[in-house]
Amino acid sequence: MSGIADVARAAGVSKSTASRALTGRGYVSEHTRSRVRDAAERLGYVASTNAASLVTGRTHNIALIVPRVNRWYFGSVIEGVERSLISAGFDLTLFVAEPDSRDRESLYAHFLARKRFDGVLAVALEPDDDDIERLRDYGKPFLHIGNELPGITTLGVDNFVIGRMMTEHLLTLGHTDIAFLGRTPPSEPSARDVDDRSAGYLAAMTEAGLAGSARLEPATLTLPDGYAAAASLLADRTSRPSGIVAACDEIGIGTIIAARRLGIAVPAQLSVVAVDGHDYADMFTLTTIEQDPAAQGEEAVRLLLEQIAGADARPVRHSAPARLVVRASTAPPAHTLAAV
Amino acid sequence: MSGIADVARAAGVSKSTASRALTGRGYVSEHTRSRVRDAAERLGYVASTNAASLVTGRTHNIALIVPRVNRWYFGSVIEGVERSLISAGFDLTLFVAEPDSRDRESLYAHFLARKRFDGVLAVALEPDDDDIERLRDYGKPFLHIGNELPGITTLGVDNFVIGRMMTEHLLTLGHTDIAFLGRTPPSEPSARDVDDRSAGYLAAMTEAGLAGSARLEPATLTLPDGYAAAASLLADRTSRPSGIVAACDEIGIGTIIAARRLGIAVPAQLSVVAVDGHDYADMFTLTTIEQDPAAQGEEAVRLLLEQIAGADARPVRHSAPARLVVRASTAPPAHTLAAV
DNA sequence: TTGAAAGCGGTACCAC
DNA sequence: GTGGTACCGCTTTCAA
Repeated sequence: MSGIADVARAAGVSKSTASRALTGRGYVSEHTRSRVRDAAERLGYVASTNAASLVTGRTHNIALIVPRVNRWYFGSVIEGVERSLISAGFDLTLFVAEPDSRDRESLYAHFLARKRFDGVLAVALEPDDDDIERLRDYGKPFLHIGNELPGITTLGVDNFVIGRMMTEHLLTLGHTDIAFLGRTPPSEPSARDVDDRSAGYLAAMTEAGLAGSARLEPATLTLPDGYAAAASLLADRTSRPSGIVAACDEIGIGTIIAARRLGIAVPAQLSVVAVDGHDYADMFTLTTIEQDPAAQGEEAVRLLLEQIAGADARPVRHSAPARLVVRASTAPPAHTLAAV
Repeated sequence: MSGIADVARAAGVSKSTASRALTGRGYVSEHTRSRVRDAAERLGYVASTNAASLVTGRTHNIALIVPRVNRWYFGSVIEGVERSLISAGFDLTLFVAEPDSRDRESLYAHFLARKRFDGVLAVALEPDDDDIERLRDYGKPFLHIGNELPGITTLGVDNFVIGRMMTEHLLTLGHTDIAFLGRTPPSEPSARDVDDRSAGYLAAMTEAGLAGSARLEPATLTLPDGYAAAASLLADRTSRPSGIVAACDEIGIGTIIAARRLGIAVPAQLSVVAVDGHDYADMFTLTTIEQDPAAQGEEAVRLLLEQIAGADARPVRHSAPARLVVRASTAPPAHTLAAV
């Protein structure tokens, strides 16, 4: 394990010259530079980031805070972030902690306080999250992937618009009895993204003069729970809606599976629209509003690195794209067809 | 941002005494210790890990290398690792790189070479992976989560035994026409764990005198691909097996879905057994060999931290538990029932 | 264009 | 039990 002193000696120059040659900061003659480079190569020299950080204050390391790993959305974001970080020469330190959990507390008290990173990326923060202020006050570049948050730079899809788009898709097809499936159950911490989606749904229903028949059914954002919730919602054929707006693809897929098991034909007797663009959506021919969380992760890294490099750091909202992909889980309602 | 010098001054002691009081190494009177602690608290002092690492050589950071994030098994491992790391006061640096990928190369050349960690955890390495030697030669504690590998400490389930258990479960129920679904397709890099599972299947079939009817059908380890492969395998009712051993739960679930769509009753007309203990297994009433990747991650951290603390580092194989959970996707084959 | 020397923020040795 | 001081490995003035 050779240090820069060894490299300098091997190249016949001083430590300072070696440092300049290797980092590219400061004047070094072309000839010297290449000699130093060769020596470094030969010795297998790799700079100690620790030592460098100690003096420069830069760590080439980003902290990423996610509530969970094992969920499609978060996993995709992590992959996107990691990918662009590594190609930028940065390390990724991962923290997993649900908002308001005990882990969260120690995270802020001990880990982030060490400031062993140049910037922070957080995913799916809630507006009332105490941590937001703390993160902002660390004074390091900080960016949120998820909904808009006051005072900080954020990146994400517009969930209100998405809720509305999903609903309007069904309305346009002629549905009038449309339920929203995936409202956060009372037992769970509230989630802003879901709330915004359901708000979009309600707005669209209201505009269509259907406020009276709007209903928000609870379910957590998982396939099994979506399945269970759909199964109980669809069990009673008299109250069954003709269209379901699902809070995410996992719920949408759970709904499709539940419908099949109950002998309800999709889309003939039931239309299902969801949002995400999950890997499984195509297999279940799910009509969905696709977003690209990996791309959001990459874009977030780009923006964060810009800030680290000194770009303007005023809080901005960056809107991530989302587009409707129509598959075979949505169609006009049965009575419409009958009328034709 | 106060340093230890500020703390020392505030407590009226020297830097060395402050350091001893705070780190707990060396003698300090109780009285002094508490005064220093108070001062540190008051000033919001947090030690710079960088500076400490520079002199101690310890970073309190672990590198975790996974091929993917967004798959149930890997995601669960990551969560387990993160959880126990954080409670041990360690940071997690995450690297995502498929074996033999280009990312992999830069990972070793640039990132791991910086040695900014006290140990390395790698998941799902292949035996012919060039990186294994490199990792071992870094001289840092190194542990593999996955199959056994020569010369290094590993932790994981015994996939051969699992393949055999799955098959024997079906054999015991009376099945004789059993296919293995999930052999690695030729287009994919070979995967040792899958190979071991299929080898266990073949061994069990051979022992039962059924080597002639054994077959290995290709599929990647994803639900959509398991679905597609099962759909084509099951389409021809004349050649359809009565039992399927799936290489993982995703494939098993895909198979169940395919069977339902083809109108094949599970388990009456088709038994499906798989392995993993995926979150969705229960919902699909899938009989499976459960393993606990999060627990494996936690255990791996425990072992690694022991090594870092100086424990014996001779390579050992740690076997992770796996147990058969019988649900409603397996039953005696139809002809058996008919005979009763 | 290059080199000497001062420190970044701690820890650890040694003498007191 | 405590303080002085060298030093971890690098970057960065400043002078030559």
